[in-house]
Amino acid sequence: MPKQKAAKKDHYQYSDLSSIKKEGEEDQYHFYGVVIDASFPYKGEKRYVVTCKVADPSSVAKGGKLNTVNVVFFSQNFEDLPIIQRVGDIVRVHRARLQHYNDAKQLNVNMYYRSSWCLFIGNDKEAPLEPKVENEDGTNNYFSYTPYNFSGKSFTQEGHETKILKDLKKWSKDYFSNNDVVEQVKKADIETAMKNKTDFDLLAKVTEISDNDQYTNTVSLNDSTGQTWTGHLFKRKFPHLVKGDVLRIKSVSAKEDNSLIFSSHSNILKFFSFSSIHKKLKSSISSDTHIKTCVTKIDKAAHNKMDITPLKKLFFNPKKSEKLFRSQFSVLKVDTKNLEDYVGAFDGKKWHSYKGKKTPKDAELRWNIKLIVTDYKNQQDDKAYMIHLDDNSFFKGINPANWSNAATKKKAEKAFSVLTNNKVNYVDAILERDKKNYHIRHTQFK
DNA sequence: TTTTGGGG
Repeated sequence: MPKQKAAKKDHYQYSDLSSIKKEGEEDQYHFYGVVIDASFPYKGEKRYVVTCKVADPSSVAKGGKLNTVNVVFFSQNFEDLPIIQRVGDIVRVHRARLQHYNDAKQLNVNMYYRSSWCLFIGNDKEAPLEPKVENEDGTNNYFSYTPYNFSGKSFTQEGHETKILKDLKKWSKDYFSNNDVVEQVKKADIETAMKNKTDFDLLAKVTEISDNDQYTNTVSLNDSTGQTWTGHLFKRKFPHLVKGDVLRIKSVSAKEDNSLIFSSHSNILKFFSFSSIHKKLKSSISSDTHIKTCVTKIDKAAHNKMDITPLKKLFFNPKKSEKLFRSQFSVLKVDTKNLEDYVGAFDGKKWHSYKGKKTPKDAELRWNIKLIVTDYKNQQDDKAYMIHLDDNSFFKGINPANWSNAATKKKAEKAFSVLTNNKVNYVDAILERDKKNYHIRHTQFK
């Protein structure tokens, strides 16, 4: 049990968010707010930072719109910052200072000075996500008025705060039931962000979670714009995800194959079940799994037991003692535009372009393809790499020797459209190193 | 004990 000291010296007057106006050295504010949004604690150049948005009944504008207030926590340690992973939880702050940033009201909470925070659950019927305090005796409603997390070793609480919490929860339950609160995500915004390689947000449903190892798992998601995504996550950073959950994913980027890249500030937030946004996402987003399909098969059982090497390692720091490696990647495209050029004539030493008829004697018609790929197993790596495909046994039933045959080309066209459908499919392959190049070997397209 | 970073 944490020590609950009776506040002797200080008496805290909590301000309505809209009443906080005076910006000055000696002005400090205490407030309660309902969390609308939050980043994960991340490291800046000098400080650890959490940014979040809060609201209270005074934040509701005349038309019903919510004027949220930005709260920024600064500290010297990661541990002093709140981990907030649910929209609707309640935060209490002591000794914040007001500062405007880009015309927006911002309350700064300096943990290395004298500020402090407490987190309360926003709904008495739903358990806290990561309580710092255990409800040891299992008392009903233990966390109704007791913070589930707080900065420092103890927290202070006065009698009148029970009413503040009760009123705030009543208001937020009503407001969240009737308003989406969280902004809709536009497909065009995602597209722009992906093009510019900047961050975007998602509203999504978890369709699949699979374990990778002790520390990570892979989630498959369907989002509110009809797209599907995959993400490799640290279990310790996001311990609460369950198949079927609906979520706000704050500030991620993505590769062309719709695999998400999480930064240190990226966060995943849940909603309370009473909120309208929760109900809408639950019913409107499909629960069908679109986990990526592996479109290849490794020929030999022994190769199937090989570890999967990140492409980055192959291209920048390969094990010189090895010739064969195993990697998993999505094919972004084929380097050559025309299907005509997919086959070349190889005379044992060099390639000749295949013109349909005139090929050198003794030359063999072979795939001569460069695949542009991105790592699937290691999604943090957003680089594109080139992998050679020149093994005629890769596509069963499509023989480049019959390249003049229209039916063969038709088959090839179909196979390549599956191979390059990178949002849905990936490749698991054995790669052979030849100097700085890698060639697919001992692998078959299914 | 402070001016950090803030959609990072």
